[in-house]
Amino acid sequence: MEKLSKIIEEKRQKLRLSQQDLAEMSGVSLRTVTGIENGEANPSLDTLDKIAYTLGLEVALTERVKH
Amino acid sequence: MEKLSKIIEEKRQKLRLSQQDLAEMSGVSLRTVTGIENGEANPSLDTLDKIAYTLGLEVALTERVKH
DNA sequence: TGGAAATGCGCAATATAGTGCGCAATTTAT
DNA sequence: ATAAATTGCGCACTATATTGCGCATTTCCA
Repeated sequence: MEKLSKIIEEKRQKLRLSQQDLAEMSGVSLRTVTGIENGEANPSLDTLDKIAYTLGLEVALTERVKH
Repeated sequence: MEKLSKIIEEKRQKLRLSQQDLAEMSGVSLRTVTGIENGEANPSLDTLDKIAYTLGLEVALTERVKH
């Protein structure tokens, strides 16, 4: 599984949004967005949901392949 | 997307684990596990990860289908 | 059906996520 | 080359997740 932070950053860039944009659109602070994208954060499901939703994604539980 | 809390509860039951078992195996408190399964919680990604992993699941960001 | 296991939840304490501010560093655009 | 935009991060404060404890309720079998 690819790191969530990287997925978020890539999707945001693909949509040509700045961290600022993403923060405002999803209703979380810029500080939190940068923290998450830099992997230096342990976001709540609620926060992750808001960001994911804004990016056209959603948080899901999927079957783990191995290990 | 089905509610994460329900997915967790169903998977736990399928594996014939008690909330107590799941709590111990994943390293989070029983109080937290019950809170999550009852949907009265907003777990951190870390906590969700621990539980998901124990159940053979993983937290993922997937494309949202609609809305 | 009775006793044990499992679940649900209130509460207070502790740990940690979320935030705004400020500024430096980096990237992008003109 | 320079200005403007974007990103990164330290800090202190506030909000909230996590926890243990205790007990009530429900579920499950023997």
